[in-house]
Amino acid sequence: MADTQRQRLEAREEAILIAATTLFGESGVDGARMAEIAKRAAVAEGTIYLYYKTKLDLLEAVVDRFWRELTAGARQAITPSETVSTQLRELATYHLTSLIDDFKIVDITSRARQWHSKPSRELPQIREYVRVFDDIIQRGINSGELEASTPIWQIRDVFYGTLEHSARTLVIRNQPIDMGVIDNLLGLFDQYRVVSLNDAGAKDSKQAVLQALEKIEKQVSRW
Amino acid sequence: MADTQRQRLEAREEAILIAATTLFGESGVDGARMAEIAKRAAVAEGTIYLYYKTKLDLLEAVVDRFWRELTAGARQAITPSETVSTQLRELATYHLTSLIDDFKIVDITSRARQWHSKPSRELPQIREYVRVFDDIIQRGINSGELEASTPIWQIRDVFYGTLEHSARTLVIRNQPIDMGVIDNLLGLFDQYRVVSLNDAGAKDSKQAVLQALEKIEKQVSRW
DNA sequence: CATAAATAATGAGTCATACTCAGCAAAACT
DNA sequence: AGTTTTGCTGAGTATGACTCATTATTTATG
Repeated sequence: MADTQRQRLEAREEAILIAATTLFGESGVDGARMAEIAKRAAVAEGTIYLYYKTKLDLLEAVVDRFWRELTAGARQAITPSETVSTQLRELATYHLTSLIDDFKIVDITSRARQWHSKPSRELPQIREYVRVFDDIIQRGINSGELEASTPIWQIRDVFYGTLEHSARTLVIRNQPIDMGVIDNLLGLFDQYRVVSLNDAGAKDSKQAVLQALEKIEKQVSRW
Repeated sequence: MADTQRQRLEAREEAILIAATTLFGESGVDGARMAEIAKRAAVAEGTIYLYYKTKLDLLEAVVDRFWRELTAGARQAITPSETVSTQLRELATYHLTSLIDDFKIVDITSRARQWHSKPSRELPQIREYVRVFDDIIQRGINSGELEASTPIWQIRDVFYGTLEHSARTLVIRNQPIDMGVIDNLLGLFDQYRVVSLNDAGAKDSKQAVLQALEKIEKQVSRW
């Protein structure tokens, strides 16, 4: 049966990928021996090379898979009906948690970028992942919730850059996820928000003050 | 003369380091051959190993040197008499420019972190570099210019994380330094500023009240 | 200043390991 | 059943980091 055969091939490829992922995580890229990966995947060493041209190719596949799964997870972590602000919080929480959990793989990602002696390209799957963020922001801009004056890529670099650095800090200190990081980051993002205080009620300051106070009161009463 | 001999040794060590830096930059860590480094430093291959135990050791020295020089440059780029805000801008500009110029070495830094199979430690020189930022922020807090409620390390991760990601984006796109990145980042940092009703610009006290309320609201909604 | 001792440099050789390929096994056709 | 096509194997090769016996240079000593 052609189907069974194909499945067997895919299962083998998958086994190699999983073995590689584990071992790269355990021993690092340099520490991981191809022979050991083969052993764990229950194939001969030469077989790996039928599926992946080089060790770096294998690494790239591992990294690619990781980010693909992360993308799927991120999309799932977001509640479609929620506000832009909440969605951002969901994404940030998911992202930071994932980075901390799988920091080894994240760290190894940079390695896959350095193909040959090229300066540095972005991996296709990472570009895909980043789109999750872009979509939320775009929705915010379209709905008038967010201002559009700052280029999206700059906002995105703040978002992912901060979370990545924070994850490293937390991992190094052996600390668990810290929601303060996310609160702080989203607090900064308020700057991108179109605030009703400044436009709609700008003519009537008293009204604006009252609205602001009401908002505060609501927030406080929740706690 | 003992002095001359010592200088000769140091010159040799320096030559090796420079050759390694260049070649790592050109060909990447894996692409760089120890034999080639030796040739460029005009020493025998074995000589390198008298100064550096392994290739990774050499890499670490290269990275260390890079960040040490960056630290010196950063300290020089900052005008002591300037305001906190201006100093931050100076540092951000210097940092972003340097990252773009020497992106190869920056990228390679992650490699030096992965010693053995340890999760990830921070290199001593990077910790030193980061202090430049911390000092500015601390000064701001002490003088009452900045609020002290957010942990410094979180602010720091926003700063360096954003700049690093932005640098990568710019390098990938082959674009020169973009001041918009810095304007945007520093704009966000306004959030950490203590806004006083007694400020000089408080001609319009209503506006000041609104700003204060807005700030309170943000703080509250954050926690 | 000659000579011994100590220190530094060399590069041919060793060894680990990513990768190859000739031969074998299994599956798919006829 | 035989033939072709496709997939797998692991001993063998090539490469490049690292070693170490030998040689060169510097320093110490009478």
